[in-house]
Amino acid sequence: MSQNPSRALSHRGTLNEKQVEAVESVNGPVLVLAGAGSGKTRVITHRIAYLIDEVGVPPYQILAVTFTNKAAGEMKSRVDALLGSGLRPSSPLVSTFHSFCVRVLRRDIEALNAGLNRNFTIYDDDDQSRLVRSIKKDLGIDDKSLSERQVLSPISWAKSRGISPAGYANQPDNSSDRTEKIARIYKSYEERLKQANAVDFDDLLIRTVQLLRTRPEVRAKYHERFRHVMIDEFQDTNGIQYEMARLIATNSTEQAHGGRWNPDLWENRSLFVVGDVDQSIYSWRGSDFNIILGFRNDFEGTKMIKLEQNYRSTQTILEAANQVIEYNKQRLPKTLYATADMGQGDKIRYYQSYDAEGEASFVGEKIQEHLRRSPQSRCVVLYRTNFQSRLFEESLRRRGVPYNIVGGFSFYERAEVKDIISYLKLALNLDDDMAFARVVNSPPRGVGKASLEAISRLQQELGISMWQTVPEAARQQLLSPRAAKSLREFMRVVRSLSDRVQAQEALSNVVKAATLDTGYVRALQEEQTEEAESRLLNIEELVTAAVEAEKQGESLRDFIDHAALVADTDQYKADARVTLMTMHSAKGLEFPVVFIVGLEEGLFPHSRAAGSDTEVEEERRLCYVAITRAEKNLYLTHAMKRRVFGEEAASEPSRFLNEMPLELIDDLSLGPSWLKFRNSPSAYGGAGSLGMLAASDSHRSSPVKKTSNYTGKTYNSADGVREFFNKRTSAGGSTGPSQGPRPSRSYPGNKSSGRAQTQYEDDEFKTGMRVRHAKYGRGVIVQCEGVGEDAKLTVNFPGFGHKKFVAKFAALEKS
DNA sequence: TTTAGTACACTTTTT
DNA sequence: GTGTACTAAA
Repeated sequence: MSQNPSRALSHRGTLNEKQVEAVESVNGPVLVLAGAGSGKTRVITHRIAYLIDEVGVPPYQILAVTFTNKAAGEMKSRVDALLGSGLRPSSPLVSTFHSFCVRVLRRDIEALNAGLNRNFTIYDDDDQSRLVRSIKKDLGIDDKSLSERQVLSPISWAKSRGISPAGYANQPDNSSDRTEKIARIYKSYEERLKQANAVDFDDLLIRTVQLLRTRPEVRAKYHERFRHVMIDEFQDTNGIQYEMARLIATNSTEQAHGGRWNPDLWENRSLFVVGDVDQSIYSWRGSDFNIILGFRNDFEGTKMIKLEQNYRSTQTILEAANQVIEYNKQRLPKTLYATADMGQGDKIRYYQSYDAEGEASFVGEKIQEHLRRSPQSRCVVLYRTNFQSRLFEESLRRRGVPYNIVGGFSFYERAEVKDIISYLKLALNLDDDMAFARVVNSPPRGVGKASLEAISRLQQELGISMWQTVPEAARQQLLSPRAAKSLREFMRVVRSLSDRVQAQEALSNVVKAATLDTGYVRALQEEQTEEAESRLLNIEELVTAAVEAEKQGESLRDFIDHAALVADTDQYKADARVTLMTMHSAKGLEFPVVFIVGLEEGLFPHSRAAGSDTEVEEERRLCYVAITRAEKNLYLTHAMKRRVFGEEAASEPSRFLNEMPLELIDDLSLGPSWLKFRNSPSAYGGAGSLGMLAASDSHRSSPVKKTSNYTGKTYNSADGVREFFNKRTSAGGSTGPSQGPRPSRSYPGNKSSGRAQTQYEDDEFKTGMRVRHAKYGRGVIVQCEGVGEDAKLTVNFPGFGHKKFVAKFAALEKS
């Protein structure tokens, strides 16, 4: 059966004993506990190749599930590489849980009789929020303390546990007003989804499990087909995903035991799961690492294999990771062993900066250094929350270092892209209310709030979709003549799009039609602004993506599903020299040089986690994940103060820093840092975190260490420190844009500070005064703090909003 | 109805 | 600092 024995068995030469054992465990339940960097993906990909080439399993019988699209893509290409390019009758299915569900539901959802048909729309985050917003309005719930998020997360919680709206309202311990409101929104939310023939992300999983549980013939179909199910990152599985896997693998609806050991069941069949308890970082999203702990009980006869040999990192990095994770109580003991030839490696480098700008500037400089020394090395900056990315972007841009950023808003989240996609979604499913509401008036065609409210009111009465409501609203003369006319035209265009879809017209043609026939592109062209220009470019990019997808043989349906589920797949470019992303996104990746930034209490561990031990332990696991991404060099940084919501706040070093072994750390901070304090408290004069500010930073590009000048002088208040820096900057110490933290930083794009001196006149700026700015044009001073050249000015520029300046730095002209 | 301007709420982490 | 939601005027 073997098509290429020498290649198929090549893993025996390249994998270690344990890995080989895992690869060759062909049948039955298998649990692989794989530490970070222990070759987990290698094991899965080699096993797929082994099953196909050596055991003779037809590829289509193999299902490999990953947690992210990134991982799925990676695995696919690695499997392809292993299998070679020879033609095969089929390929293994490598997909995320969610896209697997879409696949199943697009085929079989109608068997559920749940009022949904296979043309269902997927509502993403944004759609969900809009829906909740609209429901709150309908129900007259005007509660500011109930944000969309605060409603959606309990709804998701309840849905995933099979709790109905009524059940949610009747929870034993909860009878508050708030719960009652959420229950009402929940109820309406579900109705509106059904009305729109739509499902949310949770539904994808829930409906699939429902289908497999209640429809034996459907279950049998998938059970027969997927004889080898593999799950990566198993520690991140939630109860529903686990049940799905169990149903497919065992064809049994019995809960606790996917099987008492039954040799017949496991003949030519396996359930192969790979995970690491220490890397469980998604419990906030319902994942439960107890599942991995309980796996052996659920599946009698489970073969368990531990991979502890790490191939990724230096001894130093592993020691740090091992020590930090030891602080967790909830875990299985496990130690990562370094590979001898990785060596001890460099020490971990630590840097304490005065503020967040200084941190970013340090990181930018070090990255530049690394790239100069070895242009091929890849660097990554890992932060806890997305909002931290901005400063690093600025710092890199200033240095002309190209970078790649993952997360934040993706291409598919841009308004214009979402608009075009909404047209397409609407063409596919005319009942998609969120798509309808989104595009009915973009470009503006005179269908405003009043018309929409009229439609919405009637819709509630009739209990049908908006699309279906419009003709009735027109009949009842609820619409202004203008709106009615516009709506007729709008519906004609959408219907013609829909016809194109029905007629199976080429994907790229339909997408082009959605940009042109709708008047969307024309409206943007007429705007003649820079912004409209960039939107047009994005739309062009979307059309290109459609052409590309068409070449791949995708249908419009595939294309749209992709947009809903794969929001950031393309964002991570494996060959990018510099990448910025959250620690969460970094799971599964590795980099020669890693910067973990913002190691501050309240930020990391995040303040929301501070209250509970389990949550702090999850943060610590996240820290462990972050550390173990590093192959050779690891940098840890934190800032003594940073702006949160525009307000400055002092911060303390993260507890995780304390948990790392001192002897592995090399302190690069200028002046007395917290680390030196930790080392020998007597060497450190200051009291409290602000006392250290003299350590400063606004670190210099020249290696001259001036810190000795400042030791012994401590600044115990933020003002004192500010004064200190102001003195220094005016003394001409400024050599770079990041020099000297300015109390009120001017806009980053402001390049005029060099000319500031000449622009500044003795006359005072005052509130209400009209000024002109090189970049923003005319504006009005709305706030004026302080006097003279140090005064902080808040200026409102029409079109740009409020900008803050320090009088002497800002090139402001009176006008 | 639209748009411009102002007030304000917001920051975990993601399919 | 930023994006969004509400409001006042065109």
